[in-house]
Parts: sequence; structure tokens; C-alpha cells
Amino acid sequence: MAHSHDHTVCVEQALAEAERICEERGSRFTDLRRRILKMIWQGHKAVKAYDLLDQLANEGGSAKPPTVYRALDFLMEEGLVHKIESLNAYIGCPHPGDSHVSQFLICDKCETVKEVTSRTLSEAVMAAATSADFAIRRQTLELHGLCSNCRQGAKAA
Amino acid sequence: MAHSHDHTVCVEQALAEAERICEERGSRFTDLRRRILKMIWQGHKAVKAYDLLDQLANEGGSAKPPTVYRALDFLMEEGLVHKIESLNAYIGCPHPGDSHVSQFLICDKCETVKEVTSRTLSEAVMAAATSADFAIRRQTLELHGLCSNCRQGAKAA
DNA sequence: ACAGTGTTGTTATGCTGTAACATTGTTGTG
DNA sequence: CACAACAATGTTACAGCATAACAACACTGT
Repeated sequence: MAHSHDHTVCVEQALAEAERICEERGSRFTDLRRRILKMIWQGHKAVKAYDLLDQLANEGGSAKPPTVYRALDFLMEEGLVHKIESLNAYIGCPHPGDSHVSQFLICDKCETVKEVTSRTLSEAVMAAATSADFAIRRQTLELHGLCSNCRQGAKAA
Repeated sequence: MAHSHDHTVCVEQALAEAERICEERGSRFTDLRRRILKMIWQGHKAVKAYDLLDQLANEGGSAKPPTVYRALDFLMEEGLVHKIESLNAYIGCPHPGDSHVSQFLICDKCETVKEVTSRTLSEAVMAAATSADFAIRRQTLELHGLCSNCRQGAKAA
């Protein structure tokens, strides 16, 4: 199994961090936002908005798209969640609060999304922008391929 | 005006290159595909699929989505066009045929998309992947911000 | 209590993309 | 040339992604 670990710890931590950050900033970490953040943290895969919608529906309510998208907007503004543009899906940020630019390694086989922050890579991005006299405001850096575990599985097979 | 140039040259070149490449490969550069590639090259901005659809409709026919998306798929497979994931839009490749990975500088003001290929940046990407034991198959690298011209405009204003 | 603000509910709609099958066009072969 | 095989396009229908606009509710401070 990939990255065998007690995932409940990831979830707990993410929720606790979110709580702390919102507290600090005076933002309201409401029940809905908490539930949705928790759903996103069900695993280390990116989650689709309409899957969240379905889950909300299953929990009894009659949720509509804006409910989900508003929660996602909030979570993204607070830096608790990132959008993976190449998947139209959302993933929890493992280190919110730290100012950082995100780079993602997305396994096409097991779908695990790993957020990395390579200083070298960030510097290369800045250098490329600078040399074109371009002022970066936002960056999307998503690498698709096979993660370590799935590569080994492929070899073994 | 940004990058003042005779844009008809860009278009001619792109179409000629496309013709040549498809010839070489035995792919069919049909009239439809040619028309759509030409539309995409109307400027140095990324173009939306449904705008292409509208243009086709204006040209008389009754075009439907699959017509456009199939042409786009073809053009992307041949490396003549790239998709900008963060915009859900498509842009012509200025140097098809060369095997390359693409990195894009996207101006949020004038919407110009510039494709760059920084060796340093590519190497940094590979290094980041390698150090995570990750095998890249596809990369999305899109930098949003202000291009050189728009920055100067901002200062002047 | 009440005004003001922020959050959520609800309805409707727009944008993005594809599945599945019918029709037409192109190419190579006898 | 006729015809089979395949590629390209047309057509219908629908699935998936996202937002505008307004209504209702909840929380805050006075």
C-alpha cells in the first residue's frame, strides 16, 4: 500500500490547523466548511466538487452546487485547499499558513497527489519569469506521471 | 501596442508548418482542421472551444461541439496546439515538430500567452521529480501575471 | 430589540466536454 | 472501375463543471 500511514492523523491535523488559522484571522470555520474540508481530506487524492455534493446529499441534506463551490472558495482563499487545474479537482494543503507556492506530483495510476515545494524549482520559475520581464502573480505547476510506489509495482508486474 | 508585428506572418507560418508536419507524418490536415487552427492563431491569446464553435456557426454551417473538440484533439495530438488548463482554452504552438515541454507566461491584463522553453526550468522540474522518485509523463506549467508591456503601462498610468 | 453583516438555501442558467451512432469522404486493392 | 476498409465529419443527446441572483437564516455588537 502506498505511504502506509494512519490517515486519521492527517485529517485531525488538517482540521486542527484550519481551526487555528481561521481563529487567528477572524474567519469563520463553520460546520459546513469543516465538513467539506474533512471530505477533501478523506485521502491523498484530489476530490471533485460534485463528489462533495453527492456526499453532502447522502448525509441527508439537499445540497446544491453553490453550497459546495462557496465552501471551496472560502477554503482556497484561506489557503487550506488547492485546486488542481488539470483535474478540475481539489486537494487539502498539508501546510496551510506557511506562505508558499505549490507544485504538485500527480500519479496517473493511484491518483495520489503530493504537494512539494522545491526551492530550486521555485527559483527556476522566478528566473524564467524575470528573464522575460514577467511579473508572476499565480502559478500552476502540475506534474503528471507515476509515483514511486506505482513505478515499483509496474516493474514487479 | 504589445509586440507590434505583422501577425499575418505568424498565421501563415503556423499553417505552413502544420501542413508540412502532417504531410511528413501522413496525418490529414483537412479543411476543417486548417480553419480551426487558423482561428486559434487569430492572435496570441488562448481561444475557448465555444468561441471557435460560434465562429464556425457564423461562417454559415451548423457546427456542434464534437466538431470543434475533435479538431482540437487532433491538433493537440500533432503538437500544433496546446491546452491552457488554467483557462480552459487553447493556443497555437509556435514551434511544433520540435519535441519540447511547454511553459506558459499568461498575462492577466492583455491575455497574451507566451510559450517559453527554459532549459534551466525544465531541468529544475526534472530534478524535483527525480528527488521524489516520480516519473513525469506530462507537465502543466502556467504562470499568470503581468507581461512586460502591461507592467510598463501600469507604471506609466 | 434591532440593524448590519456574513452564511447558507434555492432556482435557474451558462460554460466545458463526451458518448454513441449516422453519414460522408478518402484510400488502397483486385 | 468497383468495392471494402477506414478516417473524418454530422447529429443527437447528455454528463460534468461552475456561477449569477435573490431569499432566508444566523451571528455580532449596540
